[in-house]
Amino acid sequence: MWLPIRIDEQRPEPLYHQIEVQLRGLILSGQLKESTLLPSIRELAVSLKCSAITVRRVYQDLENEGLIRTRQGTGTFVAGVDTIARDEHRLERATEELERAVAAGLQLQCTVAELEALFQQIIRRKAEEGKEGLT
Amino acid sequence: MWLPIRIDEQRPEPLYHQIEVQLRGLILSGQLKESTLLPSIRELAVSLKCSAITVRRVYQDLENEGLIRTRQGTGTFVAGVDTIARDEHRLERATEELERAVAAGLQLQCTVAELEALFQQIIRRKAEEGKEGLT
DNA sequence: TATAGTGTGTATATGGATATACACACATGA
DNA sequence: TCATGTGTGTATATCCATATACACACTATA
Repeated sequence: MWLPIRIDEQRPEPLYHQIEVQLRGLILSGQLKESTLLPSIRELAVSLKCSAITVRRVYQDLENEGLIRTRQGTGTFVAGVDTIARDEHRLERATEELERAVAAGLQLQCTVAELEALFQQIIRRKAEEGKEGLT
Repeated sequence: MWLPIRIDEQRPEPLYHQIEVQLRGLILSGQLKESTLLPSIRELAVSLKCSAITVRRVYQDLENEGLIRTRQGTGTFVAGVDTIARDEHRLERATEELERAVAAGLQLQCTVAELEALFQQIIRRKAEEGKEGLT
């Protein structure tokens, strides 16, 4: 079992939080369906090059949110997700991230036109990368 | 002396880093000119509702980068900035932030169209807020 | 020109959060 | 049953943020 999660050692944001945000996204966006068996704590730890305890914390937090269900000795599974909650989460999160980026850009004295140009350039490139890089 | 810096207690990112990024931006974007006297450690700490030691760390880091110069008993001043370095920093930082946001949005299964719509909506609103809120 | 007062940056110690390694308990299947 | 894989609990090291006490530089004033 492999998950499309990337962590960035350089960022000052804690590891467990980076992983949480992305795994939560995978579940709420429907890419991980109900009852799917997630990778074991250790397996995911190796894959992400971090410790098992950090992954354990992520699973624990998401279980407290009701997003996953864990059974000792067996493994960790994706729980059912309220269908309505999905689209809300998607747009809320995306809006949050974009707002942060725009605010940072404006504070750096970028003009609206500059930001629009950068955004167009970036989204074109990312979209292309997405089509190719599904290996 | 007041600085347009905002910190978000909710974010898992360390306080000192939030402050560093924004103050570095103010200097490199030219909003704070060479030889400007920055607020004292204590004054800025009160204004940001954090401890003086945290602000001290920010000043120390930025001094190590050569962006500011500090003299005990006197205060902390903005150092000279390579004019060429300014525009590079602005665009690099803005690109970084936008890339992160777009990547997050795509991972959340947002379509390119959705992201473009969100971006337009956000930047219009922020731009309006900026015009008014210069009080 | 002394000197006391105020403002400045600096150093040390404590509490909490983060990340890790290691040893333990449970569940499944040969 | 027992071997292997799973999650779980305890102890340790490091980083983040703070409070407190200290050392230095300017300045008013006698």
